[in-house]
Amino acid sequence: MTTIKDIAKAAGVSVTTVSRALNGYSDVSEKTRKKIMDIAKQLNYSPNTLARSLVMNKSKTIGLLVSGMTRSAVKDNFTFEVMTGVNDYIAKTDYDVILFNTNSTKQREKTYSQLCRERRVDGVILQGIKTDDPYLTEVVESDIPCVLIDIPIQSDRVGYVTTDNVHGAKKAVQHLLELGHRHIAMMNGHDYAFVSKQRLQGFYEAMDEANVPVQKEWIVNGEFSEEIAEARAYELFTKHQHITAIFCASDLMALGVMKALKQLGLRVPEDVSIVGYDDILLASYVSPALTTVAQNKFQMGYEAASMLIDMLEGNEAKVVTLRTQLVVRESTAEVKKG
Amino acid sequence: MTTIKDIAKAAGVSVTTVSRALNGYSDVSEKTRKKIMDIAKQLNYSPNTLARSLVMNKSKTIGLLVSGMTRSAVKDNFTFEVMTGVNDYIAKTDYDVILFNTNSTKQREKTYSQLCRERRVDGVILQGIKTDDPYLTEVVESDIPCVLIDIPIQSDRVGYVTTDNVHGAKKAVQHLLELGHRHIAMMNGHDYAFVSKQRLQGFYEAMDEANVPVQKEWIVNGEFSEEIAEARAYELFTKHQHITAIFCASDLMALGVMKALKQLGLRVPEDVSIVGYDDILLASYVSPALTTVAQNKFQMGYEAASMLIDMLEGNEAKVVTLRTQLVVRESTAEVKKG
DNA sequence: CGCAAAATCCGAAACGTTTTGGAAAAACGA
DNA sequence: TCGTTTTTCCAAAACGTTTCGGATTTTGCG
Repeated sequence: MTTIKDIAKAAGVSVTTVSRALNGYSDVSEKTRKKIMDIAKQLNYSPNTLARSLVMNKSKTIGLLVSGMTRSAVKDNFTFEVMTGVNDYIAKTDYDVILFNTNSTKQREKTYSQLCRERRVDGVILQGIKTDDPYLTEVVESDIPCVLIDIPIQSDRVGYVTTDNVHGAKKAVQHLLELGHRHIAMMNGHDYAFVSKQRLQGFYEAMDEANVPVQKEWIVNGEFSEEIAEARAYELFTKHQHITAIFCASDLMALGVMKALKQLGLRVPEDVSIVGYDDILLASYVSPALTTVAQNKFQMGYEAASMLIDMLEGNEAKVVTLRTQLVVRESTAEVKKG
Repeated sequence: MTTIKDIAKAAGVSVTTVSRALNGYSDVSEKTRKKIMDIAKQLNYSPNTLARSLVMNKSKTIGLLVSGMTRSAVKDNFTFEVMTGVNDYIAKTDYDVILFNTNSTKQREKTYSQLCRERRVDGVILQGIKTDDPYLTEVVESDIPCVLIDIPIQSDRVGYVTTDNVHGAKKAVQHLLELGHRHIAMMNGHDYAFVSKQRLQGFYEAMDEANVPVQKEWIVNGEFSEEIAEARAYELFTKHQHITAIFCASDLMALGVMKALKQLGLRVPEDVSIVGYDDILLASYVSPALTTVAQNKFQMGYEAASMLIDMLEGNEAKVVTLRTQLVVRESTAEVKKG
């Protein structure tokens, strides 16, 4: 592997000059620059980023810390879409991304910030970790610039991008209310997700504004899991037969709920209306197609990457909130009279 | 950021001793080792992998070069699944993965092997690049250990993992033949994919063994794209009304074909049977559910990572071929009499 | 031509590790 | 006690860059 020294030797100049020539500094004559360039090309030279990073004290890599890269998560390719967004932005810069996954054996031994510090990443994007994750605070409190996805923590070194969850949820519930539903349940995620709290709040706001009382026992947690949501829904709908509609905090859980309803012999949307959240790919393919609140996952990743790079260039940490959109499909209908 | 020197100073020993203590060498007394460990913990020390990599001449990172991380590829999360497999295996090792994506602006300027050499990755996994990609040969001819996915090139430094494409395709077509179909078309990918050639061969083998003549004009290329496949299928089925079944080299193209058929007023499977390839998530959710040849994408990634790490430990490059499985759903039926 | 200014170049230190070859200290056996 | 072995430690070089401060050469101008 050819180094800067080899080039220097071949060109009859010092390594300093080679370095400065290759990096486009002004104090090297056009003639020697050309000679150095030619030799570099001829010797098939590639700079050693490790050495460069070591002395420059910046690695030009960002860490991408995701939790959703599991075998079971292919249905809910939320993670993949934000990764694509991140990747898309980063591809336009001179950074590269290094992938860390939580829920690995490695992560049991090393904390997130250890991983980041060891690899000397310049910044990190966090997605999909719970708000009660002990390691979350650690990385946030470290001096590594980071941007969080769907976790509202901010300082001069940490920003976040999220969507207008309360408004999104509100729109979903208002849609149900407009269809005449008054007995509305909610399948929420879990208490350790910011978005769950927000969506719950949206639920309440919509109900309150419509003067419809909220039945607390109709609000259950599905842990963002299709299976758990199915089980919880099964209990819920056997116990409370008045429910005519349910708002789910994720499409995946909505799918679980649909399965439960089918088992119970209840039809969607004739007997009960369902609206989900996320607009995952499957939402438009299941039957009946799922009415849901769409959020642009790709853009979330893209914005996160953009913000992080901005921060690395010296700009301030921000918070960006993306709009959501209610997309009405076939899983919601007017409430039956009676 | 605390370094090994800081620890040495604090412990009153040399950096050599600190290094050896931290790395578990035998020639340091238990007493000083303990002292060093304690100080390291107390100072919140993280080793600088960059410096280590530089001197050790290995970075403990592998490059993951994928092409399918595009916004439009969410439907066909092939890429994501193999990434998950790769990640799953790597998580158990002390390697990390750095993500390169082709079809970026960066890649226009730098070749794959340049990217790899600059970052000093120890090995690389390639997925989704075409066989005529000029950069493919470059990385294969470089001395970087690599494993290819679905590209049959082998040397002492490069292995690959693939599936039994000809057998898989054969099973698919035999399934159609057993249902009585004799007028079978094929929607292939493109000429620059190894799998296309293999699946075409499987198609021929099945037809030949059944003594059913192959109509060459019934074999068209859909470029692995849903839209293009739809257009090609539209032409095909308007021109040749005898066709009663079609084998598609990917599920995504099968979806396109289904759309074309719907436009033409042809029912699946009553009028024409379809079998796809891949078993993407959507396959079981579309209506009618798609009969297809399933390949374990997760395992492909897992095996690729496993092989690469093996190679980095000194073992030989291999080739592993995974089994496929025909999963019969609703899109195939017995041919109509008449 | 001579001198100041501008343009080019270079030596050496630094980044944080690992490793080699050997030195010092401790333990041991007689 | 002394010599020998074993244990424990260390100084220095090396990895491939960048950069500081200064040295050398060229150019410009009167």
